[in-house]
Amino acid sequence: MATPPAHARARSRQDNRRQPLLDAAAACFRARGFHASSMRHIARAAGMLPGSVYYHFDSKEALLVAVHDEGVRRICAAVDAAIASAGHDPRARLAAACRAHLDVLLDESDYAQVVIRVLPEDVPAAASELAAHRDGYEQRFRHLVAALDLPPEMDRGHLRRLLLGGLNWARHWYQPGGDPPAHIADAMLACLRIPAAGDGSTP
Amino acid sequence: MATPPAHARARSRQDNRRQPLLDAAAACFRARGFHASSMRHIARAAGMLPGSVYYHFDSKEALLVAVHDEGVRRICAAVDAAIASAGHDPRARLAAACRAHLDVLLDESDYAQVVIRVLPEDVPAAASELAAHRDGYEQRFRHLVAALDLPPEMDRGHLRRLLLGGLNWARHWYQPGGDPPAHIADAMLACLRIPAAGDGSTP
DNA sequence: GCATAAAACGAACGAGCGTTTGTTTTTTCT
DNA sequence: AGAAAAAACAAACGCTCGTTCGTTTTATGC
Repeated sequence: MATPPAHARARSRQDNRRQPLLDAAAACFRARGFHASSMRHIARAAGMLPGSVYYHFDSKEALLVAVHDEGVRRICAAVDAAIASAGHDPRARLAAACRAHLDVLLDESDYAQVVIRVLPEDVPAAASELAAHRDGYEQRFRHLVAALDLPPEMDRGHLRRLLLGGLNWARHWYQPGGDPPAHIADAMLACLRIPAAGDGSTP
Repeated sequence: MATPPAHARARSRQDNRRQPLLDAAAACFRARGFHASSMRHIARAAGMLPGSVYYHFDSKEALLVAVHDEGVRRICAAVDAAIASAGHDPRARLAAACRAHLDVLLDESDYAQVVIRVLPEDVPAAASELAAHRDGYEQRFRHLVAALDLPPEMDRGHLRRLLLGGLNWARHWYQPGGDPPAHIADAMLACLRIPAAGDGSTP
């Protein structure tokens, strides 16, 4: 008989090569994007033949979704940990989150970069799934910004979008060896009109 | 004889279909990105056969470069005009530039969106050319930020990168019918610690 | 140690890719 | 009107794509 259907056997006892395969896919998607990454590239990077990939994943899109999910998971973990150990000052909590966000985005593995490199529009069949996961993450920043003590005329939504956009865009100009990510995050936060704790302009 | 070499005849008397072809390519590149846009897609959108495209452009990459250049040209024109009619206050000049930048990026034609949708890395052969054109544009913002009266501890480089990143990222969440681009630009600028004219904190 | 299941192989499939080429149609200029 | 140039056509080229499939290898559990 042929190989069993991959999706029916997801949590088997082993699947040893699943993780190296995901790593290879993440590296490929990060470097070349989704459409320019071929299954042959990915398989070769993982040390197997193209057909063998289909034992672990049902399709190229499923591979992308798995990488994307892992990327979101890693960013969430890093940011959540940073927030948790940042005390209670809303500004300090936001700063910690931004540092962690940029750290995992610029330094660490390929997974996180795939999240901002591959657009949902690139994978129509799974676009809503990717977008939903990303939104779930950004929800954290919604809460962080909501806790800030801001001048009443400032729009918190646009503050969040400005900040996240500015951080994410760093991938276009950042180069290792220059400013460390944490310093970049601090410098950008310093550009924003966010009063320090107990420094409200309307006391 | 066959068709003449396209690059040898660039500035002919007509070339009527060059512009519609560029338009179709811009729409395709914007919607699907570079690698997912095929010459057959583009040709069909322009109402011709795939082979006919090569009378006007030497390759798919040349088509992309032409679209990209036109995109940069349009953004530059819009922003330059906005700056020129914005008076002398540095903050007002930056605000005008941001409004124009976002206007042309979100509302107007596909050309401008291609500039931020297609990454130089997607087209290795022309990557440096694309990057150079984009840098030439961003130089304008370097000057605008340099003219601002800022607290000495603020990093102007990171202020520029935060602002441009935040604006460019708008393409991921903007939807027509919501906030108009000019309003978004104003709201984001209002989040930044930029003193109004004659309001320096170190008088 | 042998049945069994996991995992990779090797070869192919049809489709679509960017591009080339010789020819034909359309337009322009005299 | 008729030559010359511009522009589109139609058909293929070699190649790579995502994916399928029957088989073979590799590891596990009794």
